[in-house]
Amino acid sequence: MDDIKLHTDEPRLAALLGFRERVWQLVAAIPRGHVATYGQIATLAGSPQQSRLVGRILSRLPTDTRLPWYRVINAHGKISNPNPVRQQQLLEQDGIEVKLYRVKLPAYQWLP
DNA sequence: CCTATGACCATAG
DNA sequence: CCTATGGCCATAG
Repeated sequence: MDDIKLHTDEPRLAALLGFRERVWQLVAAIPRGHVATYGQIATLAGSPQQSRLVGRILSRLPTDTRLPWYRVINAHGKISNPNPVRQQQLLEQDGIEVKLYRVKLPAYQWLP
């Protein structure tokens, strides 16, 4: 359901897809070993004020999604997920250092 | 169509 | 470090 399908070139795609689909696309593009913030994804998706919606969209992903949703954290570098233990484990599997549910953003933030 | 909801964010205290 | 507040607006129902 959250699989990304590119049928056309980028600009056209952005115009056709809704915000939610662009969020999926962007999250899928976060490289292993890096993180992005909700606000960053919202900005890249074209709506800088929609950080809240990014969290809401991620919260609705199916449990078996292959999207690396766990690479998205808040602007303070902290995990916002109500179940932070799993997210921390997944980040650590990526080789990211997490202390008390916090990540050093300057070291790990994705810069597209 | 109308409304409530948010895994946010910046700011203020 | 913490809590409180207002803004934001696509999405879900």
